[in-house]
Amino acid sequence: MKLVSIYECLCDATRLRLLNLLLQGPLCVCHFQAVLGESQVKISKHLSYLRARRLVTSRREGNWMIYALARPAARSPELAANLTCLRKCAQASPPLQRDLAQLKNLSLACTPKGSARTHGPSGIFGRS
Amino acid sequence: MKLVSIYECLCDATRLRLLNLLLQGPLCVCHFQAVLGESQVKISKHLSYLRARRLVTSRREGNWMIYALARPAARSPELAANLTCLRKCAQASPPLQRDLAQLKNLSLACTPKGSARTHGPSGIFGRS
DNA sequence: GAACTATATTCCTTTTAAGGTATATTGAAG
DNA sequence: CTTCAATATACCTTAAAAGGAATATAGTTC
Repeated sequence: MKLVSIYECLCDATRLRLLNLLLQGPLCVCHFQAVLGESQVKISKHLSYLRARRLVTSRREGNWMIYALARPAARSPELAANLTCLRKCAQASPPLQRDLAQLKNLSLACTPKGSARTHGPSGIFGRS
Repeated sequence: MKLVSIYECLCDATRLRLLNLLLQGPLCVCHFQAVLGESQVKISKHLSYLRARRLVTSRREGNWMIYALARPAARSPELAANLTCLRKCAQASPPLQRDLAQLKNLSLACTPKGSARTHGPSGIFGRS
């Protein structure tokens, strides 16, 4: 992947927020929606964008789609370097830190519409 | 400066090439034109873009404008980190390395239109 | 299989960025 | 003061990105 394409992935605020969350580990789309407070389409499209460029992978778990950063072994040196750089920069970014705090406050599984949790993707957290 | 703005500066191929050259030290516009082989307007605009966002500074020397990366002290931690990352990534990029090789082959001062050198900005090289 | 949930995709509109041509500016040289 | 060289800017056109509404898909539940 060309270097400029990596920067193209990083040059949008929504994608930065998504990647920042993914640096913590795999997440399902509903988590992104809850944390970012953006429309479903918008989030889905940016995730597709990142997936098309191999920065993230996705797998289905029931109705949920779980997104994760490309495995380290699948990262080009350029991508690896930039993700490391991003992780570092994110620590100094209040909005990105706020997103992480929000994420921690979420229930550990999808509980859409405030309903009592009955099911949800399992094993999302705890594997970075 | 917001993180996303840094990535916006980096997400264009021409700007990447300009910054890559500037990592070697200050340069005048004619050098960029010679190395990139792009139109004067295009180069000038991208330099303006970078200057407006404080990634580079410019000073006049006679007819020439000398561009340089923002002094280290003027770099935000995010910018510093990303420039370091870019420097590293550039080493693995054949096109960017080719630009550097081209730069080395240039006369040390502006000698436009292949004419014998009579004058030109002095002291461009040798101070990174 | 009908209804529902989560997510993706299509189609369209709006916004933004990029690039070109022509022109302006600035300093140098005569 | 005129001319020239180097660079910047204005103005315009085109291309690309972003975002929304509506719809499609895939899996689940009953």
